[in-house]
Amino acid sequence: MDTFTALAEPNRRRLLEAIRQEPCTVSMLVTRSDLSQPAVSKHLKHLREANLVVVKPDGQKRWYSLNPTPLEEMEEFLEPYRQLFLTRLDALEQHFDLTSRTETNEGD
Amino acid sequence: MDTFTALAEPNRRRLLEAIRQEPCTVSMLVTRSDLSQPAVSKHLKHLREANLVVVKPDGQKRWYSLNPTPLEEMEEFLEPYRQLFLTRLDALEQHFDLTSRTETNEGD
DNA sequence: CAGTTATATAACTATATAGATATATTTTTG
DNA sequence: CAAAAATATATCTATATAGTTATATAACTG
Repeated sequence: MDTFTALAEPNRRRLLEAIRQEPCTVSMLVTRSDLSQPAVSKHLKHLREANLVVVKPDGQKRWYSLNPTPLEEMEEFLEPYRQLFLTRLDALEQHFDLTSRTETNEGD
Repeated sequence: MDTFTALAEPNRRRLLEAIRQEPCTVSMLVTRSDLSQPAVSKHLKHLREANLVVVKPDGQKRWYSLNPTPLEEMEEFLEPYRQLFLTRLDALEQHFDLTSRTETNEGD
């Protein structure tokens, strides 16, 4: 599963947030979420497949820790958009307000 | 559809990339992608619902333009992880290599 | 060793989603 | 106005996904 798909699921984002703060076992995550144990294990499987977490067995416990590396892919995706946060809808307005309209007020 | 879900689909990311570069009509996007017209329209519907694009009708054409605002949500999500790109797996190593093990080599 | 704890997985159900084809709607054009 | 063009939508199919319950697999504990 790729990074974007893995993070599309809100519970998975929440699990990753928990793991980001400190390494967690499955049961810790079950307690801190409102998910069943199998549900947590399944989400962790996806996070593992996306390489967003790494597991360290410790007896019967599994410590899940964050691997932030794949998030750089999202950073790279966002990079070209970042400057646009400043200008917002300027591109749209430029493109159209210069073409035909003068002051016709067609609202959204 | 929320931002994360909208961007989980690779074709949708590609469409947004095209729209980012310049406002596009549907047929322009059909030409530039390898998607059918209905497929493009459907993806655009999702991008609209995620508020990632805005539409400006112009006769029978629809000009789709980028609205980068929802991407800030992703930025905010990534923000706490950003510093960790530097330290990578250090958190994991710290947590474990200091707890119990000395040199027991239990591989992954 | 028996029971319990921690985790993973299998089987199933319900829902969402992407794509295709066909069609409807609106606008343009001759 | 009739045909064509641009786009949206409806319907269908196939696939993916999240969740549940039940169970399997280890590891711990008294």
